[in-house]
Amino acid sequence: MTLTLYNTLTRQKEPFEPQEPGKVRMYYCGVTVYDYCHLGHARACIVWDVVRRYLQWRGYDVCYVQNFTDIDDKILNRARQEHSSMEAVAERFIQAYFEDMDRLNVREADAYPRATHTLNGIQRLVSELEQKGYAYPAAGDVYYAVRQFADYGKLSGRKLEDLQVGASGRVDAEDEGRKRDPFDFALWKAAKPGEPAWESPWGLGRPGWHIECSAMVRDRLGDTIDIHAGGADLIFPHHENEIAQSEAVTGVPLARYWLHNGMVTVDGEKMSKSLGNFITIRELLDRSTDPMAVRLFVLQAQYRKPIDFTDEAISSAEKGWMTLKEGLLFGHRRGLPISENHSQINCTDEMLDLDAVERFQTAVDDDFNFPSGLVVLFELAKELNHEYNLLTHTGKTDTSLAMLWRQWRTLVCLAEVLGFAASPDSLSLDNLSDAEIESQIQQRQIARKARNFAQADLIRDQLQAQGITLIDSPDGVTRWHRQ
RNA sequence: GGCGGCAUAGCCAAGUGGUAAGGCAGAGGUCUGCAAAACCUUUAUCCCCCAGUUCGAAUCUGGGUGCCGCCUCCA
Repeated sequence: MTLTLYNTLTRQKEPFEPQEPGKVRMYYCGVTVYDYCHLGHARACIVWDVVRRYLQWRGYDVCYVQNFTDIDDKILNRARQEHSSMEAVAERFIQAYFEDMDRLNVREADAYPRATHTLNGIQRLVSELEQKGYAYPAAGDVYYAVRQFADYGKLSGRKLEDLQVGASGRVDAEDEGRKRDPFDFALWKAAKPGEPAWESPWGLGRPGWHIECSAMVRDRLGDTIDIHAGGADLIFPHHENEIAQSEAVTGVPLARYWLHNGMVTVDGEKMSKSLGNFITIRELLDRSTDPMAVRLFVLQAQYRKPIDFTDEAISSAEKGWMTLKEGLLFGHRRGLPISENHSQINCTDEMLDLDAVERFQTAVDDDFNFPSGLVVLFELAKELNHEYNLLTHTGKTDTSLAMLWRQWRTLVCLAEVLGFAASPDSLSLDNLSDAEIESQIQQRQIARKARNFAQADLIRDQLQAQGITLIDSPDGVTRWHRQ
């Protein structure tokens, strides 16, 4: 079986063949740290986290690099507002980023380069571009001469003639005066009074936005990487410009595969800071939404399609997660210590349901079709929950326990690939011993026989409040279980 | 104006030539003192519209309509 993925560059699905067999170099254009991350960021981070996990599960040695943009006008604005510094603002939101991602169970990247730590690489790149005739200085700025790069527009499918200058009506008149062509973009910006600046061959200044990624990729992963990922809104101009910068210097492709995730929308409109219709990750999680439900919400849609955020969608995902979670806790509920629940299981183990594994892989191999792969997890979880109920309610099942354990292990392994982790509810206030529960049940039986249903129901409610569910069976016996 | 994408049940969402996965929600029933839990059954004659290709199309072609993203910072 081969993994096929949709390459924005060629606009078609292609078999995945990394440059070096068995090894994947992957870069994800991360966030600009001037505010808390919103759901749009969460989607991107979760999607690329799972892509990375999946590639690793498929046996690839993955080197995953994600940047932080920590030089930016918006960070500076915020610093001014708060009478703080760019460094302090950036540092604060980088910490917040890690907190949010930890809650969402997004694994840490292998490296998190920052623009402020990449000044040498950036300046080297700008110099080379200048030497090769792709860049020109202008009043302390340095611009990229877009018309020098014959392939400009190949990623986004644009021709310079088709681009509309200032299509949305925002053009910086001052910059325009320095540019030879309106589509040229800044590689280096001259320092403005009171702003952070670095020494350079072009005087005091700071890097433009696009150049940092070109420099970081080159420094960390090499001239050609396998996967370059990011939000679809970065295709143009950001990724287009990265290609122009990098390939003009190296003469080789910057990335073999360009992958882009779809946007999160609210009422059908893109979630963004400028529209003000965003909800931050912590805002959502702090109103007691389970982080794993957010993960499910994201993975239930194909990663390239837009997903609309609604209360209904989230609550649907929360309920769906409960189903998966119960399945994942089958081992725990059948008496296995919770430590056995994660990562303790060898996924290549012959003890797995290989048919399910194969169906999962076939689904996801098709351009990371996680929604389709999720079907396998739901089937396993539902089956396990069903069998668990049979065992709890009747004490027996027709399915062999060996088979159930096999399905459970398979579910845990596949869930791990998608980054789902379940832990039992800590809210089990139940400090009751089995004997105490049995005693309560006897009290209730006595009340029932006396047709004192008010008393009987009170006992039942009290037990339920402590997480004990009673099951009255037709034969008059009352079973119970903790939940 | 240019470039790209999407339209499948109440909602979300797979499915790219062979007769509609899955999730959420809903309905009916069994059981029960009533519940709960559980169990059983059930929920698109049809995939935006029109025309065409084909033995056969949600799936291919052409033409519409609607929605979204990008062309400005953006995941």
